[in-house]
Amino acid sequence: MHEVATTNEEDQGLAALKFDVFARGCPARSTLEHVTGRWSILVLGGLDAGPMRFNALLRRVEGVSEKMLAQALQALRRDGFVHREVRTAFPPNVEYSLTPLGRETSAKVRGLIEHLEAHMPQVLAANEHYDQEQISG
Amino acid sequence: MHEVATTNEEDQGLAALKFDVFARGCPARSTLEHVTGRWSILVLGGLDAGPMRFNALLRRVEGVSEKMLAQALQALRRDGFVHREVRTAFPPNVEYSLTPLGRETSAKVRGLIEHLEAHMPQVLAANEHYDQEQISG
DNA sequence: CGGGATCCGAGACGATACTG
DNA sequence: CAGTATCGTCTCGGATCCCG
Repeated sequence: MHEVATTNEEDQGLAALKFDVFARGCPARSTLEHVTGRWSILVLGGLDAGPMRFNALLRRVEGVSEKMLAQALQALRRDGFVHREVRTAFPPNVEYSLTPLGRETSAKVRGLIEHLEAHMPQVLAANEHYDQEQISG
Repeated sequence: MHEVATTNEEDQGLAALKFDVFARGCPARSTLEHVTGRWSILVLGGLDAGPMRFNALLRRVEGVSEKMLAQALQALRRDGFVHREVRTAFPPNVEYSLTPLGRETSAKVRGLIEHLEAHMPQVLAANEHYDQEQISG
């Protein structure tokens, strides 16, 4: 089974070798899917701007439904990337923020997002080139 | 050199502002989905090790079906991340490799994957903590 | 070996309605 | 405001067969 109760750095290093996303049942694969899911990745990227409330996120991630946002937030929370803070008041006030691990992860995600955004002209050009080839070929 | 219409930094800045994954119909969003898709991200990470043939990839990305691998490769190829080279011989020999853009992108993806693999103990601990809270709460 | 075509079930997803 | 519950749609994805 998974022996992952580690406190010192040596054990951390050895434990890391046990996780391989390319392997069939590896838990790292599902975690990767939680992070890179259609909406999760945008939630993670969105929270990178700072703590946000539910409806603020709903507006920031255009097109997401309440159901999908709630679902994505739950998965990210379960994996320890997102923190949920409830302030009992009226009207109810719930704030979502990144945990330290969430911030590290979000930084990588944002790096990927910004890299893609910056190279979109190149991607769109590749699209057209590919489509032209399909017609002639 | 395959430059994409931009020589000065002003155009770069303006072009970059045009693509926002958080916006509804932005093409960058679908590109992001192609890259971070369930199998695509593993294909991209797998090809990072070097050029590979179809069945080699099929074995490396454990659990992927022929259909899904072919589909992921097509999308990555259309977006200009992956190059396909056919050698007419018998038996047929087809090799897949990363384009320059693909290598840059794969590096980011790989960084994310390795970061997650390294922190899996922390994630699994968060899972257990979360599940315990659900029972008591 | 490297795929394409087809069928089909499971789950993702969106819209709506309802609750604390 | 911050969700949960329910339902219908529709895409994803696996299994299988087939072809160059």
